[in-house]
Amino acid sequence: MKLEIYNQLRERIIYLEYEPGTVLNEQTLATEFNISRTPLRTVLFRLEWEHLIKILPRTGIQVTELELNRIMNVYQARLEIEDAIGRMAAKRFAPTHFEQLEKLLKTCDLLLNNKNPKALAAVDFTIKDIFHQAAGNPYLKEISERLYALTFRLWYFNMLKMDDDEWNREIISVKNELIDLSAVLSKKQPMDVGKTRKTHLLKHLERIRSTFFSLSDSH
Amino acid sequence: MKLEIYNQLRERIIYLEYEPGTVLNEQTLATEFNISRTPLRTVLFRLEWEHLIKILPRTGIQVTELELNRIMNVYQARLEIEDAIGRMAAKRFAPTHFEQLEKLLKTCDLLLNNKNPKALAAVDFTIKDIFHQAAGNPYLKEISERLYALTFRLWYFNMLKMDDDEWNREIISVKNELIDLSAVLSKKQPMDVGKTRKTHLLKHLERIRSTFFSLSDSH
DNA sequence: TTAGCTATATTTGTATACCAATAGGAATTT
DNA sequence: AAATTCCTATTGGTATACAAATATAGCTAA
Repeated sequence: MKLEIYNQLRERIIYLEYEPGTVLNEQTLATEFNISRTPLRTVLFRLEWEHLIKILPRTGIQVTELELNRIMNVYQARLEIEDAIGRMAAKRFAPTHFEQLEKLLKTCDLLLNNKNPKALAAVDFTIKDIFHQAAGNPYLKEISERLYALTFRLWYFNMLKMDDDEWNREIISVKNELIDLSAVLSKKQPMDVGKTRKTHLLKHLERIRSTFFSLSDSH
Repeated sequence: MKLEIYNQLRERIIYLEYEPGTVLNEQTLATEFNISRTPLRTVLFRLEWEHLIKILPRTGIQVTELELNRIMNVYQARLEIEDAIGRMAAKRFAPTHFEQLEKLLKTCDLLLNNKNPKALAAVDFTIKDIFHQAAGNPYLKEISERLYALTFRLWYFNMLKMDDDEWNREIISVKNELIDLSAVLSKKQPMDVGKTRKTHLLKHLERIRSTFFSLSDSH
């Protein structure tokens, strides 16, 4: 039950249902979820520990702002970790994993000309899950998921703003990632798999960063 | 204040003052620290998230066991992360950092024939801190510190058991690490720095693993 | 009008009392 | 003696009441 509330709050934050910087109130949240403040607070502490919120004494619960500097640091960390996971996953990649990647390609096709950010996010989650499972290290998995949540909001924000052309290009870049990964995985060259993941993450980052700056300029 | 209690409990765990597997009691701890169970529990939850304890409903607070499988996974993750931090630190390594490494070498010399596990641990902490500071990424630092705590206990356990010869060999291996790192850092080859850290961590791991097995055999 | 101060209302932080669940032991039966 | 069942003591989980601190708004005075 407490996990349920944690997941709900986490989703609201990463899907921008709470705008970054928003200040929430403990009692209000507790009332909404029909629990008392005590168990709610343990959930809040965990979210704070994961850098998704900040508990401001005698002020409220602030949803972490989207600060580019911080997010760049997170990306830098992610580049290393996704690289490592890629290399480890390569050594243990099984036929079922390839099948799952194939399915995701088809899902992408369904999303062409059919803007649906949550669905594309789900594809991205699944890619990560496949690699986590193949890599088989629970600690790296945990780290990867935590860092992912911190960069996800910016990508999601980006997707929400995309027009149809940009959306299709985004789909295609995810498809390309899937294709490149499948190709390099079948060659059983762990280093190349890590490199490929890194390269795609960098491209991803570059797309996001450019829109962030064009956004800042318009202010 | 709450942070103080967190640090104390954390230290007791990693310095094996609580034997792995021990079951503690909330109320007892709360009484000892002169606080109520509520703030204590927030501390306990944090320790649980960091995998240092496990809260067993209706049983107690169990200090995490030293399971070799889990620790190997942590080492695997650490190898990647320390490599990355090493590469990043290499690019920003400053003269003050070199000086700090020099000082540590002298500290090591004082520890020869003078067994003091906590002092050697402090040297190791400082090495990590220097690299964290040089690398300049707070997220990787946080991750590195968390993972370190999980492997530290085994090393510390090892040190406690060492005879004088083993102790001196341990000192020398730390000294060698410092020397190798200094040498490779001055050449400004980030990849080599990462590799050196990884190599030394692997040696470290090998020393620990062999004693772990000789320990298991004797049971 | 504005700067500064004060009083109050609001918020998080903590202690306490109560609840629910179950681990473990005692008692009973086979 | 062994197995099973039932009970109780202990534990973590939750709600609530209270405390402390401060943000804020309103008032006062220059």
